[in-house]
Amino acid sequence: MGDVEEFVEEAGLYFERLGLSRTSGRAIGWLLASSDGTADASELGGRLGVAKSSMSVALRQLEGAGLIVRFRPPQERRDRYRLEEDVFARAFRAKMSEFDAFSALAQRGLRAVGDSPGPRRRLELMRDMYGFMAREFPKLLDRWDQERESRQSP
Amino acid sequence: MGDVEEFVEEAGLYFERLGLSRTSGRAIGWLLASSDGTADASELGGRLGVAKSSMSVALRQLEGAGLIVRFRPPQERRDRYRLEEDVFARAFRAKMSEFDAFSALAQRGLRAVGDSPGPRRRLELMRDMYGFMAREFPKLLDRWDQERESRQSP
DNA sequence: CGGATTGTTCGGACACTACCGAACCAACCG
DNA sequence: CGGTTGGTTCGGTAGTGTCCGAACAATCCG
Repeated sequence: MGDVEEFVEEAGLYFERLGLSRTSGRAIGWLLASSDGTADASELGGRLGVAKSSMSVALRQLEGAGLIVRFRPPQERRDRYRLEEDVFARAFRAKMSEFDAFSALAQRGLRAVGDSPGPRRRLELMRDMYGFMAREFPKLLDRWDQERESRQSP
Repeated sequence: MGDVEEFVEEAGLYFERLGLSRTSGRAIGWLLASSDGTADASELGGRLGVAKSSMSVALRQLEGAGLIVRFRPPQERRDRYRLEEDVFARAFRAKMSEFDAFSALAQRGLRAVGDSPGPRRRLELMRDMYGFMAREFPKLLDRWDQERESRQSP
């Protein structure tokens, strides 16, 4: 197994841990390492050794998650796929909705527990922690965007 | 179903999405909402309606993840469990190791792809993005710690 | 010592998900 | 048109993880 294949397999494992399917993860890995950053379904299926039905669902999953974009070059008959620009920052932004959700959960918890002080203290801490993150994390991503752009243009 | 029970169930769903088991998530929810923030296994098992064997593994899982601590009051015969201080920040810190792992994965990818410029650009971006996060996210958590402490002692 | 209580471990049942191959649509082309 | 190609959908299957009840080990108590 060549070095690139090894990287693809490992990327599959990593992304699987993030909630994607193994196949989706390997597809991302392959796109990352491919020379022009694009591929079509049969190409990917062949390289990764998965059925075309599986590729179909995996790619649609990735498209739905906003990690790849599907496009069709003029005159071509098959779709091609390429990674979204700065996929990873994008994945982070998606995960951020989680912060708000947790904060809201804590808020509902607060309504549920009435006014016993212990639970209130814990749930308020939870709510504020996730509120803090929901507020501050986007700023961090913005700073990364700046750093990225400033490096691309000099 | 009372409001608290509803909160517990919902918390179970949330934490399950983070990779914990459903039962573990519900246990956390129950501890969050409980009046003194502690419980023993049979208490939890009774409330949540799960077998004591399941409680045993769930609690050990949580203990291993550093989210709860097990202790035994003097003269008592059964263990009790309480949430770790600021569980959520703790969970975040644990997740941060992920950043380094991804950065390292990208680095290995770079070694694999040789010197074709396209893949190199993508993988360098990935490496640097996670590197940036691994560097900056701890600072964010530190700022949260400060904010938390400054509010506890005014 | 027994007997009882607490916690862990084990085997089996169950649900869930990813995957495959086959069947199925839709678009294009000779 | 009929045939070919690209893509989706569907039924069945294998693998994984969670849970339960039962058996087990360890500790305490009368």
